[in-house]
Amino acid sequence: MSRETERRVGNLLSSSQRAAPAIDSAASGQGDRQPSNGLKITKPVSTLESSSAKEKLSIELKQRQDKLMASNSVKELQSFRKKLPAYKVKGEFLNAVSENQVLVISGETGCGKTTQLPQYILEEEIARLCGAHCSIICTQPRRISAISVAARISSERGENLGETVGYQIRLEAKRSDQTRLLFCTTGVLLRQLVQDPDLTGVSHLLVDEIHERGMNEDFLLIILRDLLPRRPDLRLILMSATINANLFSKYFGNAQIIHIPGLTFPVTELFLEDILEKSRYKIQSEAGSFQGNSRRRKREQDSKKDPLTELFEDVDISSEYKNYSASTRLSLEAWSGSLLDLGLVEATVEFICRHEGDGAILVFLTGWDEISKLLDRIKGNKLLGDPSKFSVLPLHGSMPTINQREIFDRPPPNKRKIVLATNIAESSITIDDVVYVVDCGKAKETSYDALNKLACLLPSWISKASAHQRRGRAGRVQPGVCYRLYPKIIHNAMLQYQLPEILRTPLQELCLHIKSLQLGTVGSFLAKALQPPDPLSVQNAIELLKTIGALDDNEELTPLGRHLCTLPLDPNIGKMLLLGSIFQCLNPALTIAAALAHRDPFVLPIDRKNEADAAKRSFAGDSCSDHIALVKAFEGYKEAKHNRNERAFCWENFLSPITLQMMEDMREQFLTLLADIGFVDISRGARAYNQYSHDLEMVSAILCAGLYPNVVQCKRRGKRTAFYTKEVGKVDIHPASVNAGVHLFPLPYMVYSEKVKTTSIYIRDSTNISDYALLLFGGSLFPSNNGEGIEMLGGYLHFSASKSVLELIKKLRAELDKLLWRKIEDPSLDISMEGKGVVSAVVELLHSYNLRF
DNA sequence: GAGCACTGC
Repeated sequence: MSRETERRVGNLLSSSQRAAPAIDSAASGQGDRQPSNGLKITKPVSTLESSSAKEKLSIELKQRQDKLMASNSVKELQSFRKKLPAYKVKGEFLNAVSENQVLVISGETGCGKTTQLPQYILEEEIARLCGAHCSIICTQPRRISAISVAARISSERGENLGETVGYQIRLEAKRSDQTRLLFCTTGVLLRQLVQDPDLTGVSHLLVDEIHERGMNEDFLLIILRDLLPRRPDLRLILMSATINANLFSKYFGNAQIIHIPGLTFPVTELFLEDILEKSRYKIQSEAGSFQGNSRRRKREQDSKKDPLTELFEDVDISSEYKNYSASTRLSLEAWSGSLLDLGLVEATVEFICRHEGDGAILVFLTGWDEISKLLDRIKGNKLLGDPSKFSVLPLHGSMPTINQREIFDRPPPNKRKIVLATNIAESSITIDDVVYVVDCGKAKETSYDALNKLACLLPSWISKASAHQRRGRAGRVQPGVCYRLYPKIIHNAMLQYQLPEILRTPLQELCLHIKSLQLGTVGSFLAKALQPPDPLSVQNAIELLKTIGALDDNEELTPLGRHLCTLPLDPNIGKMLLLGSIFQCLNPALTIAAALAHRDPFVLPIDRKNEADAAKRSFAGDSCSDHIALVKAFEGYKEAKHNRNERAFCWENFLSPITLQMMEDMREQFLTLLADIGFVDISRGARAYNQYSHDLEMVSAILCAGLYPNVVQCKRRGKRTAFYTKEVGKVDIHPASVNAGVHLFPLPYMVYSEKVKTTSIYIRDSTNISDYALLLFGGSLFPSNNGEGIEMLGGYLHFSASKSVLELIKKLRAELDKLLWRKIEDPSLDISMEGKGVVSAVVELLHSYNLRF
């Protein structure tokens, strides 16, 4: 820091001390406020609605239902509905609902449990003149299913969507006062529980797809089990695939189970050994890895193999497969459980095309790389490479093809559709005309390493439940065939179910949610889960919440923590957003929050990835920041939209218009929520909160404030830079980051939003920041042991400077913390007046970086 | 030098 900067910062700081009055903690009270806007799912029992008015409404509902049922179009659909397996249990089901508080339904895809059961309850309630009193909610894990099921039921009833049957998902609802059956995502219901912990007025709650064991669903089940005694009139119906219905029944005190058989076509199953026998494909061993019968030796070379692969390597091929040909046995000897043989996938697809009947082929692969490589192989294949006969389509969450109609459309006659997909096609996307499934048996799966506080994304064997689901994708329109590219022995040894999400993810957001619902201590609450998470994961989450100031030492919510509860965001990102609104960087903070919470708007086309890379880098300019690239891309999109050419803009810049639209809506939601908790006064207009929105140093500082303790040190190693974190040591910049391949950085630190272990430990998106940003907006400062500097992050980061500079920084930091604390306790505080000196001093210091210490 | 999938008043 130059003398001049030191003097100016010092002056600004002392002027602020004069302006700032002493802290008055009694001025608060804001922290207890609950947000008030938004649609309510549950209706408080209104004292105004007289019972006679309700009776009248019930009669009206019945008359209307009777009339609809009599119409021809509905009658036609009725006969279809009666063919569904669910119809056979209708009486038993309704009876069980009236006699039990909790009921578990197990049923296979196609049995009609999702579309019929909620509808039976609705019809029954209306028919017995209880229509006005009933409020049925059915949760779905995915937005798309909430919409499509609600639409399906409305049409079966001959009504418009949003009348008696509606849906509500984040940022989108179709419902009315008449709505008696509402489909919503599990997340929407969880948010609703914050305001209405007893689900007042809800008569029936159906929770669908609980076998998927998503975090939201597992969380909801704990809450519901505690709620049932308080709401003896509430009926709870849990819907699951057949596979583990017993588990849920047990969790709810041996609740009654009703099973519904499925209605899909039979799917023949072939395993690797059968496929090798039929196709005559020869698996080559990995080059030079072993000779003769030394599979064990191969195993010793690689100790990191998974247990299933090891299990197969212990099998004596010659005796186990004595009825198979010698060629098949040799191939099985050479087969590797850890590497996918793309030649085998190609040969299998070719075999189907040569020998099987018509119908689309769906290939399940693990990721982008495999899809891309297989696509290349197929294009080069003599038979399959003919585009007049085969239409080969990649399907991946971040590929632009995701929205193409071609995926769903039936191809013209004499043309076969081949879809190369990740497990997005397992439940999110349904392609009806699939007759053949090729299953590689693996999927990328997140896991959480609590010891190293590290999220991982690694390919692993799928569960039997997933394998079953994949197979089912072949039987939607006619009998199908499932080609499993792994031995039956492996299939038999697969886990029954995938590990529940609650055991595979960091828990900070969940912990915050538990606190906001006042469910007691996090540890004791989570101990009640179907499968409680590792206490170390819980401890990590709580420690993080303490580090960022959301929880105090007693594990109670701080004022900051209470604000963060109202934002549907990861706590770090929520903090970044709050600080952005305080420090006049509202627009970039909103954009970054939306992108990080939803998904990256940059798409990754299979054939133009270098151009896509360049487009992203040009948005970043020389900011050394992926977050700035997001902000600039969004600004460009908004401008293009203003000029009505956003589609072209998105296409040229490799952006997803759907993601950007979603981000736009989410920004609006965040803005409303910020207004609700008093951080933004919408009547003052956007300009009042964006003074520093184009100030790179300020935006970086806000990112630092939010993302801390996600910090890496940039250390010069010759001509390159290496990156180090406190927990895991050396990390790499993710190759998709604008900071990848940059050898030297102007500033000494990076903050990042996500660190994930895949082929290496990568920080996915990063922003280069100065030590001033870190000193002012990072963690608490402590004097060094030797008394000559400042430390942060438990001594991992060390700063040294002249005594006067250190004193000045400490003083400025103390003032800044005081100001922030007051603002967070009382969001109505006008920081532009009260904190003028401190803020100016902060700005001055952040801008002085090029003058160096 | 690499990008499973979801979700939120």
